[in-house]
Amino acid sequence: MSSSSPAGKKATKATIRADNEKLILEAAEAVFAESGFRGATTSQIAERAGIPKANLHYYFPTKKVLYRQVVHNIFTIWLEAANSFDDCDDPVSALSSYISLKMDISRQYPNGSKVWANEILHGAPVIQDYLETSLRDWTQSRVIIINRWISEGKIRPVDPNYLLYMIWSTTQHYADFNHQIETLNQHSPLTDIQFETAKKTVISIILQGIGATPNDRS
Amino acid sequence: MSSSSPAGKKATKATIRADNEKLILEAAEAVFAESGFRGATTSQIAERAGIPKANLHYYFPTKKVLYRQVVHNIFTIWLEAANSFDDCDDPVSALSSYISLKMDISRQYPNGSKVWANEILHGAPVIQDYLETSLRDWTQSRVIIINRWISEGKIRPVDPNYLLYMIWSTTQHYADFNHQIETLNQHSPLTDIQFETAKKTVISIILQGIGATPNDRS
DNA sequence: GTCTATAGAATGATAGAC
DNA sequence: GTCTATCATTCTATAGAC
Repeated sequence: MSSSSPAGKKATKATIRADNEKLILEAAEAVFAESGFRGATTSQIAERAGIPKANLHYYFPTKKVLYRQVVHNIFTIWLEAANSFDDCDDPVSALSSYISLKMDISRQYPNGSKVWANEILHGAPVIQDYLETSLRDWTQSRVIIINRWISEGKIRPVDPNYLLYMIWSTTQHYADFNHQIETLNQHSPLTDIQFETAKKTVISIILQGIGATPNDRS
Repeated sequence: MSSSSPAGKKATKATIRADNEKLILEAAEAVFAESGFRGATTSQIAERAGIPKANLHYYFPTKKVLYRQVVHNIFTIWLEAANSFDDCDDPVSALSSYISLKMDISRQYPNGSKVWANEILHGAPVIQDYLETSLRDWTQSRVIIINRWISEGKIRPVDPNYLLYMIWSTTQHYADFNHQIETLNQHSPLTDIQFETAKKTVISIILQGIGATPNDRS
């Protein structure tokens, strides 16, 4: 029935489970993004996934377990993307690639970003532990890197935390507020060209704003 | 009972209504911010306002009417604040005061900003008309102003829309994501000094980022 | 204008046949 | 592993006495 397994492969119980879980998770991400945790109903999710509601509860015992899994998936994408920060020690390259990647993620996974935003907005009732461990560790290590750039004179002195918040908010805005952006753009999604312009605008303002323009370096 | 009327003034029906509506609206803003539209229950709102649930339905017939009123109040604050943009024709002054005011609003009315963010996140089911009229008009008129600054050589050429989105997202982040910011700040709200530093960081990066630093002007 | 009691509707979750 | 029928709960909203 489901076609997401390689053709010709036998539909074992394991593949059936994998396929259905994937269908449910994709549907859940969309519905949770649209309606929040409580606004989303398991009926909606099941209908969107194309399976009976009872089956949804067969694969994910409770709505909360399903939600946790959705948030976990998003968080993993965020953290892996953030590693682009480390690929080079030059602030221009590091920040350009990091911002660029964050913008791309906002475009590719808008629902993921929305579920995350919704979760933080409501006080992180489900993923508070993530904030206190993974996100905190990641942030602290990047603050050290940025402070080194400052002490080396590669960028002008700015508080690294507020610089990071600026990058996060600006890039995620294109996912979380894309409905507002579309409305202001004659009810059309940003074209590829418009999105590239937005990306360049964000990168150039931030890099120039911290005095990290390429021509600043000997 | 309620003490928000001037002492000594007779508790007429009108003042009772005004007092209770204010109590309910304040409670509703907090609860809607915390739980979203559907996550919020009228019981919670009534309990927080200190009145029986039935009375809430006496003043606001449905949960949706109450929600609309909350969003309307927030929207009014946003729009009035945005007028600071017009007070002077110099980009450094205009943008500095606009960003500064938006940061202050994020601090003073975090719940309002959260309800707004939640509403956009879910596709603006209630206030779509506001986006298409008031917000759109305001944005278009400011785009013209920014474009004039560019043609006058006061700032370097950047797309005004994406500059505005950057200002909105960066400033509202301090309201919408304040739970995350607090968690990363040793579970403490930003102190006044920290908040001033954040504000200065945001203003300086954006102004320098668009080439509008004061010393750039003859 | 206040408040108790409850109607009416929607939803999360499960039982049990297939 | 699938699906119908249904229970149990929760919530919005109202009726009606005070």
